Amino acid sequence: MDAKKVAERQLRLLERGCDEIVPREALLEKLERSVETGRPLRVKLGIDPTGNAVHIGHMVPMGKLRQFQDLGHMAVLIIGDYTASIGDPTGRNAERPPLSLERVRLNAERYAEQIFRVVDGRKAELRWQSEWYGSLSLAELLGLAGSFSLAQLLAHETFRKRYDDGARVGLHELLYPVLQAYDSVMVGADVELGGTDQKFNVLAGRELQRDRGLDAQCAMLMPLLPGIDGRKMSKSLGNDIGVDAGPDEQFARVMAIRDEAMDAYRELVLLGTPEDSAEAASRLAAGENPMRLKLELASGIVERFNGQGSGRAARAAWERRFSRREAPDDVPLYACDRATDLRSLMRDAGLASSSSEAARLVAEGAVYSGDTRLSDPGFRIDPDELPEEGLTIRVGRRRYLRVVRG
RNA sequence: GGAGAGAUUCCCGAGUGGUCAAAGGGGGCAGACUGUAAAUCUGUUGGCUAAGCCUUCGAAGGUUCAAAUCCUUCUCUCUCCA
Repeated sequence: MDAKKVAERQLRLLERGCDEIVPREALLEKLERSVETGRPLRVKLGIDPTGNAVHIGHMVPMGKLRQFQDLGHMAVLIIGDYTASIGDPTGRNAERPPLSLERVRLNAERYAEQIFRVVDGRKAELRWQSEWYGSLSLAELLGLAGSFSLAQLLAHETFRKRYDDGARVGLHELLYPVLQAYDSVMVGADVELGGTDQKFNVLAGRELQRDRGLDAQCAMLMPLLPGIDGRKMSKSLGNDIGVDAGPDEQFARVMAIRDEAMDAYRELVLLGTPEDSAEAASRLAAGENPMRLKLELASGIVERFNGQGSGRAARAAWERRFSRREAPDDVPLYACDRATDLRSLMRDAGLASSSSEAARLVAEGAVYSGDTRLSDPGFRIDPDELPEEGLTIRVGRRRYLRVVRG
């Protein structure tokens, strides 16, 4: 079998859903060499455990990594315990508050569980930056920093813009791309995956490797997955869909994405083929309700992260809740042990962040008990007068609570 | 080290003594509409033991009947010069 042909076939699969491969030719060569020598490519992907949850946007490059693994290549996951404490400046207009290493460690454990729902743990190396940064000397750091120039770093839009706007740019932030680049040197990456916003950082790694006389890695950049509001998916924007959100919540949030984003989700999250996209397009052209397509999409996504059968159950729950507007089966219970008024109860039960907000929601007509809209925030609730089955309170479309005697 | 500018509610940003819980925009939340979404329209967006009270305009003091607004000190940021 011709190595070149095999490599080409691999590349065709791998470049699906990619925004850019820099440079594509070099990747093809690497693949070819790998086929010839039987040495798997080392495919690097860094994660900064800045929060405690991974969203499905993070999983886009993870899915790609899995494809590499399925072709026999080696996944090298870098836990960015040092870079996380800086905070990736990319796309930021302000510094991030520093994160303690301990916090990062905790986050990383949660991340790993979620990531390995997609990535094959048996063909993966999990590396911590602290392996090499924990003992990096100042002399080494200086040498490293000297590999880059200010002008080079200011070419990064995020730095330049903030600098031009007169915003503060911390010196440590300038080091972010440098550290990420050095990771590639340390793990001997052949390919680095990332979102399109990672282009600068990944290319920095390429350059540093070349500087050190190593074979330069290729960059494989994936489009950024839009969140439910159409902007880039991000936890801090609150538009994310958590891998760990639970099937019902995940389903509901996928249903909330914009119609225009469906293609991206199908291709990037479900790794759909061009045929899948064509089929969806023709169904829409035939006048089918986009909601039906979205239901299938949501079902598929839930299955991907929660296992067989979870999609159908989540769909049933969603239809009951949103199409028929019935209360879900598992309405959280709140035990009420003393007489109180509605707004305080809503706050204590977590339906509102403050009693003032609760009062506002009531005034806005968002609060129902059964089919009755509640209009008095001072409405008395006495546990002794509650019906046996409790009192069900609904706030907006989705938040339910059953108040029971407690 | 010197000179100047600045810090306002989730974000941007107006506000130079009372009419300021603070314009306007963004974002969020809610209501209507709908296909769930988008778009559009409307309302809302500090807290509380709620028609009253309390706390907020970088921090701490001060002046005043009254301070986001005036004074003092401090902290932080930016720009230019060195």
